[in-house]
Amino acid sequence: MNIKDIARLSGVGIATVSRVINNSGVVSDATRAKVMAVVREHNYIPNGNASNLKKTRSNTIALMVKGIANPFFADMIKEVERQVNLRGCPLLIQHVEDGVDEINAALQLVKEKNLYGVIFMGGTYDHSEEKFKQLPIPFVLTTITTTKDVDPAVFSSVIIDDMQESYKAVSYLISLGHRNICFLARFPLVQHTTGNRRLMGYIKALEDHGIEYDASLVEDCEYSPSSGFTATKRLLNKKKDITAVFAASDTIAIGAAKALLSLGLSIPNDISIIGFDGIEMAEYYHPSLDTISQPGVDMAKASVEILFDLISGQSENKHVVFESVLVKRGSCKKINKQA
Amino acid sequence: MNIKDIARLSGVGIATVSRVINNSGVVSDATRAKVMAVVREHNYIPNGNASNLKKTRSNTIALMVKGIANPFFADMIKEVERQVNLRGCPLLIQHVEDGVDEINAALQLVKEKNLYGVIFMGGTYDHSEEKFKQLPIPFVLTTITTTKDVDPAVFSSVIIDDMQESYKAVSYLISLGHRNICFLARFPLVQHTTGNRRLMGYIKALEDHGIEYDASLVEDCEYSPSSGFTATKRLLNKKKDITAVFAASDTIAIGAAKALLSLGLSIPNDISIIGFDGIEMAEYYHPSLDTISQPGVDMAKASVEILFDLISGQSENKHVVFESVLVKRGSCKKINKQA
DNA sequence: GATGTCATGGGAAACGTTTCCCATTATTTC
DNA sequence: GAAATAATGGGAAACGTTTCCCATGACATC
Repeated sequence: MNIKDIARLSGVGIATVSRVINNSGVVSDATRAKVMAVVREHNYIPNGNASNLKKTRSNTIALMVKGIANPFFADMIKEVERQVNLRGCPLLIQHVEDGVDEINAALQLVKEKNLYGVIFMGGTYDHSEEKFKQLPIPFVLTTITTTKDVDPAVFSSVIIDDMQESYKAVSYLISLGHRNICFLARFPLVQHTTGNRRLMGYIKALEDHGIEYDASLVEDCEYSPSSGFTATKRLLNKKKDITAVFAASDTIAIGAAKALLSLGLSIPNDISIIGFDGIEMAEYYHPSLDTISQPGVDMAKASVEILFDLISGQSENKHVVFESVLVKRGSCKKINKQA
Repeated sequence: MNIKDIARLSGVGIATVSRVINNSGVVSDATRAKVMAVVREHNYIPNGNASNLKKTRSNTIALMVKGIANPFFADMIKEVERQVNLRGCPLLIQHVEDGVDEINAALQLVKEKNLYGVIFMGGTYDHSEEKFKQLPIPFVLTTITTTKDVDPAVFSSVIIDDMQESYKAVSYLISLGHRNICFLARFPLVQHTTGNRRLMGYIKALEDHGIEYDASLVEDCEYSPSSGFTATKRLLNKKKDITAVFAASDTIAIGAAKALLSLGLSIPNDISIIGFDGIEMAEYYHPSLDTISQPGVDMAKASVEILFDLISGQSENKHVVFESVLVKRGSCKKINKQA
């Protein structure tokens, strides 16, 4: 059952069927109804490969995710898919392994599938401006930090202000009287990572409150509970007087909390802890963990909106910064003076 | 840059280039090398749409996931993608909303994209045998329970024995002296769901140990912490003498544990709890939660293997049952006699 | 009534592959 | 050395769309 059959059965030309299906060109209501009836009767679905071959652009949107295992991304992915499907396009979700060049991977897909647009999610990109310019189709970077010296006109992004949100978390801890605050995040060898930006916020908050920055309070750590756990253990071995932990993700915070609790420490009485992201698990941890909660679903939605605006040529590259919320659930407490 | 250009540049015919790229037909080593050199030099990537149009079958594999938010699936999805890519095929991940008919969705994709094969993951399928037979391409059901009266020759599956694993968990609790064991799972209105099978194992374990089944100890519950939390609250309101909780997923267990802990109960001193799946979070919960751990990654791998065997026609439909492991981390304890 | 305009619909050429079938050349066999 | 066979490579017809361009006919205008 192909477009030719439909044309024959509805007594019109092939071109007309195509126009009806794609809502393009002018077709009289009568003809449209006639064709649609046949289409529905035979449950006709156009062959996407043929269609995408002819059109120089397919309607497929690709989502390149780094760190798909982080539950924070799960809801975002769902929302991206929902929004993309809402616009009648299929979503190709591609998981990007650590160390894989995501732009090359996307370029491959572009040539192979004639992608319509790409959303990049998660990770840190230190690609050059030239590299970004190689991508011949619209794309949006979501929750991704980029090297500073890329011209903002070259890409779109949906992010939070990592430095400021981190500053917010650390300031909160300081306001509770903490001064020995450790920081757990991932620091790859490239510049301008999420981790680095949050570190900058951490340092700035300390400085603004007259606390000297102590590099030994900062520990490198993957965004997972197990990594948070071992990093915290390492930290506790070298520093004894920590009173608060700031983790760059809730997954890290959960691992860190486990390390503290299993040593018999009490949260928040002996030590305060705050995470980042706002995943459900953090709330249901015991104790519930404070966090900097990112509006992931809104960010996902905004990303798709920006992408389709770019595709339709309705707008230039855009950069949207979302605000996160400091959620207090009681895992942080005013410091115990006599401690 | 298309196949015609490559042919011209390498001084061979179009057909030869195609043969080289697809390793089909006979091409002399010299010709192959000549063509490959040009391909690499110009970084030529064949147009997938054209290729898939001509071949009646594309090389795309689709993964239809229900419940993508459950962290248990995250690693499985990653593994499926890895395995599929390893075989040179792209994976189209499609999230299936609750209430959507996944077979229809897959059928749509099959017509639209000429899929090569489909893997279904998660959820409960009560489709008729006829419905399954509509799918004209190989497919595998992973971690999915199906209605009993579908001929096993019609589909392939990779599962665990839900009833037996559930039996294992409940027997363990009984062996610790528990008799008032509640059970939290999702019970949709269809038969033969994962929840129902685990319920059967629960009931059987009770019966085999001379404990009467009490329906009021069973609570309906989504596979999420929040749902586990509220279900547990409901349960505690109507039953006061519960000594153990068996949750049909770790996400539920985490929510249940939170409910218990926030009431001031101690795990495992006052009440024991065991989950299902084996997600990382369960280990890093405090206390670490016992669970029936499924070999998710192995199951994902097996699913892809079976699918490609089916595609290559090397084998008939197959059903593989994996064994889960009872992981004891201390959230279950011998019952306190004087309690 | 002739001409012009507009709305509508059809024919046919692409899009970039794969693959069938045949032509050419090299190799073997008698 | 001729004929048969095998190895290799090329031409061209599909695959199912989209879209350009043109044909047709209805209607309005003068």
